[in-house]
Amino acid sequence: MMNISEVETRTGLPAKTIRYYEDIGLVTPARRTNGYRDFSDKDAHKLAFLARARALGFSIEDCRNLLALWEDQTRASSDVREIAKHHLVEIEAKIQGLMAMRDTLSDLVHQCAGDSRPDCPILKGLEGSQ
Amino acid sequence: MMNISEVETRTGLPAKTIRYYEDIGLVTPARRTNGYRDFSDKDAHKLAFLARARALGFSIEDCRNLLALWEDQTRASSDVREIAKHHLVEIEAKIQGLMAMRDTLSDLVHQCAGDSRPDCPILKGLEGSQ
DNA sequence: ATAGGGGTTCCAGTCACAGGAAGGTCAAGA
DNA sequence: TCTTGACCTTCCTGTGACTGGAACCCCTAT
Repeated sequence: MMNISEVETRTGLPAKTIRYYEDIGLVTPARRTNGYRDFSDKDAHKLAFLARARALGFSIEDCRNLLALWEDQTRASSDVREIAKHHLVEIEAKIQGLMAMRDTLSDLVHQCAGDSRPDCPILKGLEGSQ
Repeated sequence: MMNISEVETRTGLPAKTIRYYEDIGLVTPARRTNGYRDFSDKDAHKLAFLARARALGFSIEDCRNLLALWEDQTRASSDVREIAKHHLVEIEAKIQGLMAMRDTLSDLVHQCAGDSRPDCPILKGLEGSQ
């Protein structure tokens, strides 16, 4: 049983985030008589799980579902895999979108002299005049 | 001079967004006596510029600055280029982060059988046990 | 007169927290 | 004993860039 700062150092999550996760019902640490939160090893373990899932870009709702599956010993791994695959598709789409932006922008930046003159292909590109 | 729905079709921006852009001072369309907004060609052109800049992922604040440079005939193209280059670096960083996520997640997904059994490498990965 | 398809403002909600104020708690040192 | 400082608590507000919705006004056609 440990207080919030210990969980901070164990999980790398800021105390603010840990309290927020309690707020939205992802963890429910015990309380001491003085009102302080008192985290069990299991709580800390859950939060570490959440930290890793968030680091992989899963939404809070995905995390909630993954956590439930993690705790459900009778889960089917296909349920986990479906969530992960769906997220993977979203990540891939984001990457594609960003790469398209990068390519367009990179072109414009390379076309621009970047000197003291006002003539600027970047602005022209944004203007839509080609 | 046109009303907001015309600008919607010209720029592809939803009316809500156009009103929001007025709220935050990016455009200041005239008003008719009945209170309706009355957009000039220049307003529409500005909004089209904003739509393209936003589509390239520039923040509203970047857009504000780009718009100011666009309107400033005495600008130096280096100022525009600096904003664009900085944004390019951020995009690249995002891409790298997402690709790292994708790689990790893709590994896990491929390791997972995705059947009715509870054993799941994805959950194990999130657990941190390798 | 009414119906519909415009337009307007304003307020709340989104997502996942972060910042900060105001105050209670605890252990150590003077 | 008093104080100091580190820790903890709750609650409220703000973030970015909108989106949804309510309540209401305006204009034209039937």
